[in-house]
Amino acid sequence: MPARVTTLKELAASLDLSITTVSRALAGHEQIALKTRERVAKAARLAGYVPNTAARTLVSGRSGFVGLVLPIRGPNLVDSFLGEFVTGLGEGLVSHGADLILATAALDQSELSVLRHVVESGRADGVVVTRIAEVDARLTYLRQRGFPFVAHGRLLDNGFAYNWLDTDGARAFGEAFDMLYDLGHRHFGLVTISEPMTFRHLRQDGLAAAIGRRGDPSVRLDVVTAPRFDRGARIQAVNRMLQDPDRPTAIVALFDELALTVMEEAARTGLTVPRDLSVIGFDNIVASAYAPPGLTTFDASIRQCAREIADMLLTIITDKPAAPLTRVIRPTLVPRASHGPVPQARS
Amino acid sequence: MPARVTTLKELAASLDLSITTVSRALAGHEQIALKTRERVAKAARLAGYVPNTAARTLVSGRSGFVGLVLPIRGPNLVDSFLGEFVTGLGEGLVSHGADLILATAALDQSELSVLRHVVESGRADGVVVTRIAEVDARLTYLRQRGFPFVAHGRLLDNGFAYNWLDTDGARAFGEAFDMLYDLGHRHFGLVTISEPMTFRHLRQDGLAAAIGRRGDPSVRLDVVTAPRFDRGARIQAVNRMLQDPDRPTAIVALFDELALTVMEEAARTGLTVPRDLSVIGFDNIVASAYAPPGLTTFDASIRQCAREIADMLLTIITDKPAAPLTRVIRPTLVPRASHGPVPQARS
DNA sequence: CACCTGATTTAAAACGTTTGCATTTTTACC
DNA sequence: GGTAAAAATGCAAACGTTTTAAATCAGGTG
Repeated sequence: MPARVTTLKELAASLDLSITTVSRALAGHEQIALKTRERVAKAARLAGYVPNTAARTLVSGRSGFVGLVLPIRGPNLVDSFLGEFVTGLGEGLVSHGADLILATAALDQSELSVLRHVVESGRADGVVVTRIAEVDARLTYLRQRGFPFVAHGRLLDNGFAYNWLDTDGARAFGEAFDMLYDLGHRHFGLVTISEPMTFRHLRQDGLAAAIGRRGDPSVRLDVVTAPRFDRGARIQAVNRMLQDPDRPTAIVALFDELALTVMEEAARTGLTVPRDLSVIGFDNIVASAYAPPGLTTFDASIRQCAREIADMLLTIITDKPAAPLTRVIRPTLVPRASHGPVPQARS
Repeated sequence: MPARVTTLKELAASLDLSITTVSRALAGHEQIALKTRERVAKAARLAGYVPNTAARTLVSGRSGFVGLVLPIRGPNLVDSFLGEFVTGLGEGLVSHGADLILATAALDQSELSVLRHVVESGRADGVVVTRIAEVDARLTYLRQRGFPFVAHGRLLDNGFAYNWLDTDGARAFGEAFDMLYDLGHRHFGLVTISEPMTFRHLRQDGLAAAIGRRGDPSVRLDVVTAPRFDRGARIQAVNRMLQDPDRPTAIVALFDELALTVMEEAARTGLTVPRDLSVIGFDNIVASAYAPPGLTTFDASIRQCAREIADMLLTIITDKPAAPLTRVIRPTLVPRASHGPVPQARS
């Protein structure tokens, strides 16, 4: 077992062929005699030859890597989708022989600066950008740079053409409303966030559109807002809604973490879900299955999204399609036990 | 804004200096005049110069990457620690200016073959290997290859010197026993797995050692085993233990997933935790906080472990210490509501 | 037997850095 | 003003590939 890495030069020498021929033989070029190709392939296998990535990248301009920037948000805050997302990306990439680079943005670094570094150092052939904000400097940079990328999520500005994949939150929230309406609910609550993320609009608009479609003037919607990562403020906001004597009978939360807070606070203040209150979330995080009585939610299929994003990105890198690629994933309802018929009139 | 990447040659030309000087100036060599260094630094900043990774790697032999192999285990199975682990690694690496490469092993690929590819293509300066089995071909390969690595977990064979970091499962299981013993429990159950992972021995041995230390012959321990990823078999094994009329009053599970199954099955069969049965897990996965009544467990501090692993690995890469680095992390008890005093004699 | 054609193979340049060694420039001293 | 030493800069090779353009070879033809 050689402790050294076999190089093309050594392999060529051992075969009494030129580097050129060996390189071409391994690449499977037709112009190299078939028996030479076979001879080279066998020798390469025996020697355990693996081409040097740096050298290959340098000359070909292709690294075979796709980049993802991982922001560190705080000492105890881990992106709850990261595992699934990364797994999906890996899955999508491996079938094309590509690998993932995870570049970390420390607390004091902007995600954009790390992204620039990844792009400009030539480490990656394309990048994936997640959690798109309403206006997002990363996309502006990538587009003007002409660098291949796929966004997971959308901008607010539709005039800006780019490649994206997104879950159809609008549709899901519409479905949630319809389901709850059919269960007799008329007074709805929406718990949302204050950060300028596009998905909050899409989902809220989806809810509003569904309400509009019913044309029932008795339907009411209360909205309460909290900062995304501030647990204290979130609890406070939720309680503002729950403590109201005229509180909604059904609460839709922008995503599961918020819905779980609603359920916890409801339990803490003596409300029984779903008897007194229906709650619906979005994302289907693992905890949602365990939190009593089991949160009804929509599965965002993060892993599948990531897999498709990887496919899209590799298509963009190799085929350079003229028109941007876009794709909408339909979330599926995961009915559990946190929703039910509207409670009868309260005393 | 240039769509092209600035190269050292261009930068040198614009400064009317040689490539050599510019390279050295940016590297901060003392031999370059201070004012030249400053002039170059400024121009580089202005031009947005970022050195090409491939070229640098090729000549220096250092890629600035650390590798991790991500195995795809199944369409719906995601490594529950992946997010935390990767975040910790990123955190540890970023402070040294290194980045992470995630190489995916498809279902039909061995993790070892992917690992070899990463190592031999020169993509990484070192690798992290997780979930060490009792006997692990990956470590054998890496050692004979002389490639820098840190293992998260241990081998059964202690004669084999290598760099590792592990959580002190033995200690935690000892603590769990002591706590339960002091609550009056004398009949214990251990739910463990059949896969040849070293940690199952360490934890079980820790439990046995604590039992031995008490020297109380009335203490009994039942052990039940299930395959790790087979949910059906797991449920069956747990029920074998729970249905026994002479069942344990306290069950310790090798890790949280198993403990959650115990709690679910207990609830399903009419047992109330912790009144009728105490349950303790290990890992502190997110769901453990939500699963009623709240699982008492040990926090394995995956993120912190990963951060330290990154530090260890970078130390190994740069300093090449003669003796292997090893580190034991002490897990901390997370007391929740799934443990309590031994139930009074049953009818 | 010289020549042409098509099939194989090869030499050499290029990718963008780092670095050993040589060269040029500056400084200090007489 | 000349010289030696010190300081600063530059030349060129090297890293391991891919690729362009050219060279060689074998086989058939006239």
